[in-house]
Amino acid sequence: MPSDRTSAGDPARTLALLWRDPSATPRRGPARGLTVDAVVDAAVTLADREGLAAVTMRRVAQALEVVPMTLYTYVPGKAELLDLMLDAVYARMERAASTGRPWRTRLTAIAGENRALFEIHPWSAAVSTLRPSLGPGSIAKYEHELAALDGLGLSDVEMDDCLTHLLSFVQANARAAIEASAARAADGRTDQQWWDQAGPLLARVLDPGAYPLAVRIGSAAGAARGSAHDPEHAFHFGLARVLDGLATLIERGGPAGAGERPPAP
Amino acid sequence: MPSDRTSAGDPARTLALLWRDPSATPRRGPARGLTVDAVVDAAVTLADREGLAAVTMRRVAQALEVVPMTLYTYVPGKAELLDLMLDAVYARMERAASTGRPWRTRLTAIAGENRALFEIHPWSAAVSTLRPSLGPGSIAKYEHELAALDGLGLSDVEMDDCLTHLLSFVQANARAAIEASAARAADGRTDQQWWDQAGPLLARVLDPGAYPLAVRIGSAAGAARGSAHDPEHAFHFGLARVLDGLATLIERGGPAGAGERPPAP
DNA sequence: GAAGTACACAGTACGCCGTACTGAGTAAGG
DNA sequence: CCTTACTCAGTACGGCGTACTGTGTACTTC
Repeated sequence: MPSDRTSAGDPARTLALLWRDPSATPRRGPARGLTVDAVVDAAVTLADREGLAAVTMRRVAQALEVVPMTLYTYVPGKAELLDLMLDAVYARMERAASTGRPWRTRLTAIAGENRALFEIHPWSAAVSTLRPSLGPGSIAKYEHELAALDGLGLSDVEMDDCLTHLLSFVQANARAAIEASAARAADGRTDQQWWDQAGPLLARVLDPGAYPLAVRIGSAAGAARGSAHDPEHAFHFGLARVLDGLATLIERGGPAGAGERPPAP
Repeated sequence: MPSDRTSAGDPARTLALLWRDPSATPRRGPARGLTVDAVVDAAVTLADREGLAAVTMRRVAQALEVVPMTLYTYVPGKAELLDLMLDAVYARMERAASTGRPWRTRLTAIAGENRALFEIHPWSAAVSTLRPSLGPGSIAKYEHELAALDGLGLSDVEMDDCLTHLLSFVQANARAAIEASAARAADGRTDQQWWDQAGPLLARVLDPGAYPLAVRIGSAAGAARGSAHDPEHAFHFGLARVLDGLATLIERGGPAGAGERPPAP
């Protein structure tokens, strides 16, 4: 089984774990040496420090000074552990109230909060959530983020669409940023060094007449940013485009600023 | 080392491989039983049929009726093999000429071509490209896609920004679609069955008063699509938003349709 | 043509992974 | 008190990428 997927097993067991259902903890036998939270915290700390690849059952167990198989009495498997890790960091996200401010400001804040999540916990952008985890953290996050889209005259389904679109952009951007910095870390080379090495080789093999746009735009973009991809710039550029794109939906049927109404009570 | 990363080693060797530099193939010793293309094709076929996780050096070797270590005389390692796989499918993408048509039509075509790529080769959306691969396939792809953005009055850097934004959206959407269908395949349950099982459990643990928006919007969105996430709908919704977002850049300083000029000679 | 060398390919081995299974000891329920 | 349910340790299995070793082949050079 690969290592970075969530939600493999029994939904009932997973939900009970996510919500820390006390009726799901055993009533007999020897006292437990750990808690689910301790396991999750250890895994999160490990992932923060050494990346998702370092989160193996063996390493988490080692951090807790316990034998690997012991973890399986707290958590059904690694997929569920990842579910719990995600929900834990969702729960701890900062959620600034932004009621009363313009919708662009509100959505910019949501984007920023999610971007901050991926900066603090880069691994969380890489986890693939097969089914939504539906833990207390993700529900609270969803509620908070929907509030930023409330009262804009959108239908229920459109609110979900817009939020999905915005978050999907932020996650894609974060993934690109993480991959770029992982590349820098993997080999010692900086982007500059890498290009200095690859550039001349590429020039020898690539016919500039055959790919005029690629050569011109590629080198212009590379020169403007000192590297092949600048996630910081891509974020601000992309967020502006996303908000403009949502604007045509939100401000339809009226001049800029229309459609804004007080949120439902 | 994890399994789904590209570009680990020497850029010179990788570039020579990508461009099939004949001076890089050995001149002495016994005749080679395989070719780089044969190895790459076997890997792509395997990935298409059984997913990226099935692409192991052992499985690829098995498909070629060869011992695993033999592959290492064709390819420095698995990361480079993934680079070659990506470039190969890029090279084979359909590239419909769309000069002369409106920019929205052109960009919709680009999005569609990339979406088709991810449908035919779902694994290609999951590969994380640490550095751009710069093979003949990806350069040709880049050139073709830039052509769709040429003549719109964008600066060189803006052309790259817009393309990155568009492709990033398509890839994010494809990843979501693939994850959703992987979830369906992983356990036998359909989305409906999963919700039938998880829904009541969630209702028991979740206070609807505490999360009014989440409950209302979540169930509205779920009901509208018969599942938690409908990638088909998200694609059309998202693409419309992306194009609207790019429009404010492309059509700035004039009415709709302005900014369009014939491409540079 | 002989010698030397560069190479292809097979095989074995190492250190990782997730986790199934076994067995010993412990604390609560009846 | 005894039975039962549990925790935790240990071992083991089948997978992974790939380093290393050995054998035989075909080209290059003399």
